[in-house]
Amino acid sequence: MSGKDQFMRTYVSVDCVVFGFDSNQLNVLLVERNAQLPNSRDLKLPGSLIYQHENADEAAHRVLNELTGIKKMTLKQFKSFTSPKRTQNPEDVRWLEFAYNNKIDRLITISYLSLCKINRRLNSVAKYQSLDWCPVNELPAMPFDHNQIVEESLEEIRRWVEFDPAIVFELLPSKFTESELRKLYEAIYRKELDVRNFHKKILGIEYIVPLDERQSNVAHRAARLYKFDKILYNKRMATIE
Amino acid sequence: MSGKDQFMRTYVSVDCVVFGFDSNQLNVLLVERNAQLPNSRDLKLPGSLIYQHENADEAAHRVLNELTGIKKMTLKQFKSFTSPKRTQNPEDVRWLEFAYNNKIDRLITISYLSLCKINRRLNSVAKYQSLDWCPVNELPAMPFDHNQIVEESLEEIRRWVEFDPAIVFELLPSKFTESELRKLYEAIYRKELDVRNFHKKILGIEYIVPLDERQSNVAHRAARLYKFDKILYNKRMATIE
DNA sequence: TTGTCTTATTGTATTTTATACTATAACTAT
DNA sequence: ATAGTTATAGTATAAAATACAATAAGACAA
Repeated sequence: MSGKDQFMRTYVSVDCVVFGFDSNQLNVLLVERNAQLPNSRDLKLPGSLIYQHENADEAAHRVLNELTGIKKMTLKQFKSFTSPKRTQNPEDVRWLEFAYNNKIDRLITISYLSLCKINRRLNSVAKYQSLDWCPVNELPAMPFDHNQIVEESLEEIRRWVEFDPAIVFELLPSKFTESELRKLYEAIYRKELDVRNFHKKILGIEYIVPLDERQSNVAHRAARLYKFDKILYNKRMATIE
Repeated sequence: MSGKDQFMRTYVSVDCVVFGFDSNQLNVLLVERNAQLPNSRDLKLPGSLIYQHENADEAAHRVLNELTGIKKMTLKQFKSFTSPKRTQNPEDVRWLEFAYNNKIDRLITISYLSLCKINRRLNSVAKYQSLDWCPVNELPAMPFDHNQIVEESLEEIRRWVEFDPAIVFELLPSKFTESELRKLYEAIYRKELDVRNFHKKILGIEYIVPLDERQSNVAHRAARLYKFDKILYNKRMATIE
């Protein structure tokens, strides 16, 4: 109960797992380190140290805004990663100190989940060499505990969908087909869904509204397009809860 | 991207919301500050700065162990609170600096949920003047954002129960009646449950096993006692997931 | 012993929701 | 015209959730 150094004083960052859906599988947005260091081509989750005047949500919004240009993206804090071992790799620490021009001994991170339409044009961010989508099943080994963070985010997204079903539409174009929606659910739950039962369920959900429009440029029967109606959704949620 | 001070460097604490159930309502375990300062009789959540060598889970276990003597209490990290404004109150900061003998400018906290049988004898902890249970509906104004933390923990406990129904038994004595269990659910969900439907459901759950024992010393018909069977529970969970 | 009080215990009918199935229609491309 | 591909839709069954009330058991007091 005395020495100045037994308590953790540290830097705190946010890291964002941004999901996108390419009509087949979930993808995660990764950035390429731009450190002018050898062996620094690694991919990692986008993130940032938190600024003095910010809270963690604001920092995450800032990171996401840099990537997408969207001011207030849908996001959700989901877990803090605090192991002293997460800055065990000297190369990671070297990159950190280069990128932030600060000596960094210990770093904890607060991880965020976010969702983005995969066709959206992304900004180029000075801090990084490039950014790109990566299928969740083909993730490279990443620095820090970023692989573990993605792992846990995959469980979190299911809980999130159950709590707030509307978030899935952030992953789809504004007009989408029933099979796109079904494949998205299959990707999130990693489980095949019965086509007919799914159809029945969608029919019964009033905030998923069928349009008088169909797909174009497909080499088979064109499917009907649907849209998500946020107003109807909010009404429904208000009556249930 | 330059100055040494634009990034947050800070102390990190854990705060624990420990729930107890007094066969009627949920209670939270609060500690009384022991700061030898005027106006320092405030109640707050038990917590601690994180030590250098620890991760947050270990710090939370340490705090809970101090309170209850239990080495590995069931706990769950549920949210980080990071607003720069949380150390706005000079009195809170004075208490912090007194308690930890460190100058503390900014402090974020990682909050934990935990559960405890309310009749358990609690330790006396040097750092605090006293500890006691407080009904969730009668919480005093607490320092920092502890009121908000409890608020959000009440939503979190419902999600936790849905994910892992076994945790409710951490709040009950090892032998309990059906109505105790029902009242606990009613307290968690803040909703009355139909007695007969609840009964039917309990009958169908094999890991809630009826005993050949009844309540004693009650001024009415004594109810049957039940126990929770962890082995049967684990079997069931293994077959479902 | 009787009656009153309090809580324990239980079943049935209905509705809603989930599941397990396949046949045909529409469109494209050859 | 035909083959290939995906879209679309209904029925029967099972499981789960809901609504609803009468009787039993024991404690206690008169």
